[in-house]
Amino acid sequence: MTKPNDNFFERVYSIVRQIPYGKVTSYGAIAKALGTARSARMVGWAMNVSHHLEDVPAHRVVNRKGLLTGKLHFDGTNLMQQLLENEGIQVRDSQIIDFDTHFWEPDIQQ
DNA sequence: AAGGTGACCGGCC
DNA sequence: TGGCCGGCCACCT
Repeated sequence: MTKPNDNFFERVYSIVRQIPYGKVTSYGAIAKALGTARSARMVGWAMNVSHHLEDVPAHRVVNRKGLLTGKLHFDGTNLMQQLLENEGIQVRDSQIIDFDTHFWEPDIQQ
C-alpha cells in the first residue's frame, strides 16, 4: 500500500504548503529541497495529482522563469494569475513581474 | 517489461 | 530571459 516512492509526493506537498502568503517558488527549488534537483518534472506531476488538494497552493509554484506554465491546468485559464494577483504578486501575460523579489526558497530540512 | 510522457532545468547562441 | 536541444527521473499504459 505505501510504497517508498509515494513519500515523494507527500514531500512535495509538504514543501508547497510551507510557501508563505504572497511568495512563489519554482519546481526546481522544490526538487532541490527534496534532494532530487533532477526530478523537477516530477514536482509538476505531483502538482497535477495534488490539484484536488486545497492545502496545496499550486498557484504559488511556477517555473524558474517566473512563467505560469501550469496555468492551463487550472480550472480557469487565468485563475492562477488571479490568485497570484490577489496575493499582491504582479503578473502580466502569465509572467510574474519581479520574480526574484517574490521568490521564496524552500526550507531544505525535510 | 518496455516505451512514451511531462505544470522542468541548464547550457549555449 | 529571448529561443532551441539534451538530459533526467518518476509515473502511466
